[in-house]
Amino acid sequence: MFRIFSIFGKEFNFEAMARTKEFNEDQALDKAIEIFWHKGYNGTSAQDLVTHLGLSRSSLYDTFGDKQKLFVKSLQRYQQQNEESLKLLFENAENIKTALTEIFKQAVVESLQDRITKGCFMVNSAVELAMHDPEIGKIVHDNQKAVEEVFYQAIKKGQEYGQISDKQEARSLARFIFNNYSGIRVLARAGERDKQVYDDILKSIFALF
Amino acid sequence: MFRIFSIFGKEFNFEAMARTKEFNEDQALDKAIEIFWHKGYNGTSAQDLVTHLGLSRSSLYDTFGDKQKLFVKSLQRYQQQNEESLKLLFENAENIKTALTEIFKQAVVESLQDRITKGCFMVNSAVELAMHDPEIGKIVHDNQKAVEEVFYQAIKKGQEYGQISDKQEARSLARFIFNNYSGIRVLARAGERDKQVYDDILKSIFALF
DNA sequence: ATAATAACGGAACGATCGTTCCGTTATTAT
DNA sequence: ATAATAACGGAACGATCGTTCCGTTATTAT
Repeated sequence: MFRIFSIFGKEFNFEAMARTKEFNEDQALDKAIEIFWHKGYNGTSAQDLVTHLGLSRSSLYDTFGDKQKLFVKSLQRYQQQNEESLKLLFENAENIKTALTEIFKQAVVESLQDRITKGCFMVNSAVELAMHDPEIGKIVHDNQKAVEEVFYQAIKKGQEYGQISDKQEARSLARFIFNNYSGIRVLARAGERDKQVYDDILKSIFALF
Repeated sequence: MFRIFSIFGKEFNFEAMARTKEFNEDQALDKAIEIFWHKGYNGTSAQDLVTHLGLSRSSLYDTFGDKQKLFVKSLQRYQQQNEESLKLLFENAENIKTALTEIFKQAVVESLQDRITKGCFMVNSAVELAMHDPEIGKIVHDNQKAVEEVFYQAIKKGQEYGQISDKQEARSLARFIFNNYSGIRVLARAGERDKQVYDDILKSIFALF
């Protein structure tokens, strides 16, 4: 980007500008999330990425390094977006128990309407890659801890406000909620389209609160 | 296999035998289950199969057709074995609630001791392939219904015997149990090794019974 | 011993994989 | 207008993929 010429003791700070990128990196990442989410890491080819992101192979590799690095960036972006929206949801909620049920109802709606059932990108990646790629394993594990913590703080607050029964420990409930959320995403990914199945699960979960 | 010669009106029924297989087909399938379970479908190469099953490429293709057919056979075998052992467990159980907790405790033990965390072959396949391969999608869905039914019958029996609270519908509880079982298998696949996490989940689940 | 043939070992196939390379294009400070 | 250079398009790379092919081997009824 910069070149410094030193001639006769005088320095010339010369900067040359080059062609600008014709695409937005974050938009490209969002498209990468879409296709990795749908097809998985091993199921997505370099050609799939070129076609779906709409950039050339060279631009793709110049910008993101390689397929694995692009995947990692995509998963990290997905993680941040999800954690953020989860936090926001609880922050703006008047009633924690209602907020919790809303999260699950929303997951059910998504599971039923998804034409191409994608489930959850994080769950899919955990199953496919967590144990084979340490870097992704760490993202998955960190996400688990982070989401558990969001649930935990919310539930603890709910118990203090008397919105959630305190017969169960908040930590235990948070982990339980996380577990059922994973389960539902697997069910969706497996193609379950019977609303009654999801509703039955939700009924049992919230009998505990 | 058979050739019938008809010479001068007289029939000769000639049968020739050939070399016998040097491997047991079911044992080969068990090895295929192992490697597909560990690495997934797309993560397992033909070379992996040749190496791990210990047969030549030609024997592999002569016997099982192709990679997809071998995978389907492996998954079906796994399904049958699991459904069978689940049924047996409930049949021999004196107390249904105890049997249910045993199933989960066993899953936790497996999750913690697995050196190479494999999770559940059915859950892994559901996430990786159910929506991309209709044949596998059907196996996954049929398994879900079958296992749910085993849980349902067991829980109903448990409620009749007064071993399980009947505040919750048996159908609802069966689906709930299935969901948590999936969730725990994902957690294991994600590499969770903290026993407390699993125990917290189990504690919440069985607070409902 | 012979004939028939499936099982076997392993080389070879075309297709596709992820990645690199290279000539061209677009951009901007000079 | 020129110089510098990153972005671009797309051909090309070696490696690996799943699968097929073929000559050899082992088996058994005859």
